[in-house]
Amino acid sequence: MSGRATVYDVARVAGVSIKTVSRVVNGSDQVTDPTRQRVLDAVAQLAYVRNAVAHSLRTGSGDAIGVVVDSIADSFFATLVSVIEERMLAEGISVLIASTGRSAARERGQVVRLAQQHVRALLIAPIGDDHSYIRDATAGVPVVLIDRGWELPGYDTVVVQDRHASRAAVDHLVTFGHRRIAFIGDNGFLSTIAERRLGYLDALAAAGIDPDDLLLRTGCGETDTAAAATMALLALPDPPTAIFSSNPRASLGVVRALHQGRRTDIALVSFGDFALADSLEPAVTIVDQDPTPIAEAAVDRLLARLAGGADPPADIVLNLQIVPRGSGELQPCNQ
Amino acid sequence: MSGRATVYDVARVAGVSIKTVSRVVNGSDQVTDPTRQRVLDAVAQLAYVRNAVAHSLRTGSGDAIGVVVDSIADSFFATLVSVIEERMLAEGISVLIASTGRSAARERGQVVRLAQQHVRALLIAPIGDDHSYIRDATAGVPVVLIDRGWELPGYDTVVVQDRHASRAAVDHLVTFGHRRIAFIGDNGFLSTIAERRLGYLDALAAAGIDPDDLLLRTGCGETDTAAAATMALLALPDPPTAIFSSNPRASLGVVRALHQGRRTDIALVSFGDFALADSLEPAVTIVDQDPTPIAEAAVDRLLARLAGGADPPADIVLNLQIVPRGSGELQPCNQ
DNA sequence: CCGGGTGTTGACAACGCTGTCAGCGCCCGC
DNA sequence: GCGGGCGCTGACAGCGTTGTCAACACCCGG
Repeated sequence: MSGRATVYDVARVAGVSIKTVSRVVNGSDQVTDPTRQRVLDAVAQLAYVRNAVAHSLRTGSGDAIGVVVDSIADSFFATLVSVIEERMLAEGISVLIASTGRSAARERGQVVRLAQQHVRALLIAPIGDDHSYIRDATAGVPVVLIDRGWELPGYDTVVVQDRHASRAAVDHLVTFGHRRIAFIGDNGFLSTIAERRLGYLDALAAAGIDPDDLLLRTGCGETDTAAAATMALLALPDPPTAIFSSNPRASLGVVRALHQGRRTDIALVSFGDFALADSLEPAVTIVDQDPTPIAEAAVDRLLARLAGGADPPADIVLNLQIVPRGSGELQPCNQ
Repeated sequence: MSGRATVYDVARVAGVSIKTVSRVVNGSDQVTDPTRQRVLDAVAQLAYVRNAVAHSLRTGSGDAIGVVVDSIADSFFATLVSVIEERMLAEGISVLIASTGRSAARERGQVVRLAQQHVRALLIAPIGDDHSYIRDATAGVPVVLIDRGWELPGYDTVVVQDRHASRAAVDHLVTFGHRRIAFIGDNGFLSTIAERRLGYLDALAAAGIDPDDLLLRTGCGETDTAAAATMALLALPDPPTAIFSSNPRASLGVVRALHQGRRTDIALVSFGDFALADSLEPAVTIVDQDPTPIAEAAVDRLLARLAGGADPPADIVLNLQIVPRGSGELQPCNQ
């Protein structure tokens, strides 16, 4: 029985017009109590629920927002989406998810698709370096950019201090006496990672350390590639005494390699927390890129926009703290 | 300028009727090439995209499915949703997510909400023990139940062998000489966990071991509570030599407690894999409840239903394998 | 007793799209 | 030359909802 009851059915049963039904279900007070009761009885009897599609068409605004992220399987984005969903539920708004798989082309397709669905708003963690298409595709739908894409003017953004926090992380390692510090991360395709690499280089420069290309491993942002890169680092004639891993997925690989190679004497700071980071021996020192405040800030902006706020777009920059747990406070090991 | 171009705009620019625009946009071959080209030019010029809401209203079928899970932040469900989203993208169908927070009441609200949105289908990992409301709420929308809810007749379900695999896991520990084996998990509210506890008891009975209530810890399905329960177990006068943890979130807590208490001599088998489980020392033996095949099977059923398949509902039961990695193969420690 | 205000209700159109069906021109065969 | 058929196109209705506006009953004061 996919034939759901409509306002017409309810109106017929209640002996009123469809408009009165509409008024009752929308809580208008322009209805007398007896009439209202008759309608409510009919609604209950027919198990009427409003057709959200027709509602959207008529009112012009959907009841869902779209969230575009790299991958929902990534625990950072999973938590991000979870917080967003939780907040939107309180507003009665649904969440459509769309993953980019870190492909700029796919991201674009997803944004266009979501725009077609008439989402009320979009939260996008963009990929690549050209997000100008967003303007055309979204045509007036509020958009909040997360984590990246701050170069696109006119949109609210929520970002973290990638460069600054990375520099602090590497400074931290320098403080404990390290001078051969490796960088592990993706290639510069993602602006966040590029920023983190700059922060790494900033810290080296400030400490008077010449960057060593052998210690700068790019193209290894995933667990497996990061593990391989770590093993390659350990096999160097002059291996690093510390590693700065620029994202948590990579850190999982670094940890795996260090533990399997029994080289937990090597210092490690991870940009971003991960499960069990605090249970390992030694526990892993992190730059705490907590997705929750990022999501909260993004939702705050979004709700303000949905409420019609016309204040100029804001670039929200969140501070990140280093959480010392042990692995980042190891002294350089004897070699 | 939230005013998107409509078929009327395109028709006016192209000098044709709206119906012809519709035909071109929908790839009908009932249009001559010159006409089609004029329309396509107009489409490009106006950046026309079809209004999916109006399309849904007219055709009666939405272009999204709903997925209802405990929490998207849970990595099991995150991966599940990720696989589903990936598969649905290929079909051009969007995914609406809704979390239950393990509340039966909230689950119900979410299902009703999604039904209102006219989703094409629903994938639900249900909570609690009464899912009969689903029948009324969904009114003919195809539903596939994941992981739980197999007691509800008339729906496709995808479940794993909770009881059987749990028994095998505990058998595994028995094989290595353990007789004091603890169970850690939620209370019996979730049927999956209840099944796993039964499997645990099955194995004990088969080995002629009297269950010890002190070793059966329920109400500790989350990381923190599981860690506390583990510490309590370790403090017993006659502590267990092995632990069977009935879900991966709990396992994270068990691992944390064992590592922080330096009691990694205690054997452990986890129902469900988790990040770094294979990198710990010792690596954690698991019952491999991989979300990917579960999601694949569920999507297969769903697509079959969407394609109109009217075959009777199927209960798909997936086999689970034990993956020995070390922690489950430890011998009982001397105490 | 009547005019106007108030409060409740209903008829109708429109949101943007597609299905139905009719119209129109053209070609072909008789 | 003409009727029938075919191929292309367009007018119109309707999906289920809500906004607009009009209608109607009722009450009150003059």
